[in-house]
Amino acid sequence: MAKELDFLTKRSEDYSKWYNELVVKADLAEQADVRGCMVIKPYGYAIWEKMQRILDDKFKETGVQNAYFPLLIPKSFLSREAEHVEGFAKECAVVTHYRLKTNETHDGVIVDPAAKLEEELIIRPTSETIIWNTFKNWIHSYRDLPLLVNQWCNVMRWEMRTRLFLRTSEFLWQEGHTAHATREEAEERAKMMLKVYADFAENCMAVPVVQGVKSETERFAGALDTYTIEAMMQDGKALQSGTSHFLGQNFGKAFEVQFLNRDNQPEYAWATSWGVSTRLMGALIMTHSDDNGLVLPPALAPTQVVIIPIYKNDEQLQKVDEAVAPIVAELRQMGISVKYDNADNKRPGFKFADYELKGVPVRLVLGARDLENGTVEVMRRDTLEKETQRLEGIAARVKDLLGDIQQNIFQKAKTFRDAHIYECEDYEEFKQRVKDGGFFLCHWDGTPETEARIKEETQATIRCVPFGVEQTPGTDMVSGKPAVARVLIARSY
RNA sequence: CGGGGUGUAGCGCAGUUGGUAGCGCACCUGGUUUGGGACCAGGUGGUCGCCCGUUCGAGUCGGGUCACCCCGACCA
Repeated sequence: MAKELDFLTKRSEDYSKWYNELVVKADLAEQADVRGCMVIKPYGYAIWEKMQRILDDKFKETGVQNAYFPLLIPKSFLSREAEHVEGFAKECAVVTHYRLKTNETHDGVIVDPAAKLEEELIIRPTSETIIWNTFKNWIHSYRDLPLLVNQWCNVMRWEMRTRLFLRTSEFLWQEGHTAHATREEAEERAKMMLKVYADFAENCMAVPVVQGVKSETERFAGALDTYTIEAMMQDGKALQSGTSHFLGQNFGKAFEVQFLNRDNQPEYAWATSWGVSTRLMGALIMTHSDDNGLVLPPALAPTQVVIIPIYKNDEQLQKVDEAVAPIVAELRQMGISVKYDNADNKRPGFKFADYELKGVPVRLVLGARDLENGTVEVMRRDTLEKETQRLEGIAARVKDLLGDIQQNIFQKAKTFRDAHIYECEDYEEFKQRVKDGGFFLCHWDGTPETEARIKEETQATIRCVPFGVEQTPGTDMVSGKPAVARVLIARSY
């Protein structure tokens, strides 16, 4: 008889607690013994690797190449662009010395005061400065443009409060940096990369996103425009899942990146930068998972199908092994990742629960009963539905089922999100309802004052001016002034 | 940096008026089990965050200190 055990806090009881427990128990990551830092465990990293591979291919299709730049940035670089330094100054880790020595009692080490750096080095919070300092040497002519580079790396931002995947002091990401000869081309690139992100979020992660442009106050430090994809989590809060910035000539001017155009005239290069981080893992988890654990889209699941044998003795196991082998081979041939878990140290019930916790999309169960009847039990993780099917032709049906699941979880997330997007004209009503989460489409007069007031009174922020929303003029619900467009307002992570 | 809280086994916790530390899970060994998180028996594992003090004696009382967590301000 199974004991009453709480493996996971109920999602509805305490969303934050549920999320944290899920990340740890599904074996994705854990808090490191270093302030605000995270250890990504093999299972979590396998998902991240899959994301990386898919994204990287998409970048390359648009002509981007990978490169790598230093972790340490001289302090002077960071201060070259005024807004940029202001935006990041409060959260920079600084390297001041380059040597340790044993202390006087010889039972520890201290920083050697003699090894103080003349100029401090900043651990990159983002790499615009060091990359544009390099671009200066690479760009001389319009023939050198566009320059399209990306780097996969870690960055560090000394955040006050951290949460696994959503906000950690150190995080893994990809940052693309491009230089262009014209404003139009740079703007087009920034929008193009946002589309790449949106496509990835919706078609691979099955996470529906709202695309849009940030308000002035929410812009990236040093950008002229910041484009964003915003996803809705199951508690109704928004998660900024990826951003693409049009940086104008700010960095070109700050780092004196000039090129000679066709008319032999010097011009400053136009810039973009764009990035997504391990925060995407948080979006993935918080969009699909349920009280039984993770739900992974087949496109990103490290194991897409798990097969579990039921047996009473070695003889029975051997028969199941024989029946399973051709199925595994066939599925692999179809490019489907399969795990046959015939380990004898865990009982079937444990395996069922464990693979559900880890979000494996499809489970096949085969026992003596099935061998007699030529059947197999198929369970899909998204709906938890079980069905006994004929063993014959099972591989093809599993492949279809994986496609179904990918579609279904996207639709489910989209239906949920769309049901929680509201148009709102009344500020008092807004104040009441925004507490319960959801996205609010409201007219905004475009002033930072109104924006600040909403934030102060409701903790909600303008997520973006959404694209693809039919815009009609109206009245700002806060100030009563005329407004040209509706903006997306929500509480966010 | 403001407000609140917690530090006892790998994790979650209990520990009474001060008397020399315990429970559940996990782990190890053996056996029985195996179609939804098995059971029985035995076992390993602790400078009670750290320092100072009170005391014959401190996980427990007092002072200090450090760390972490939650709520704000900041953020991908």
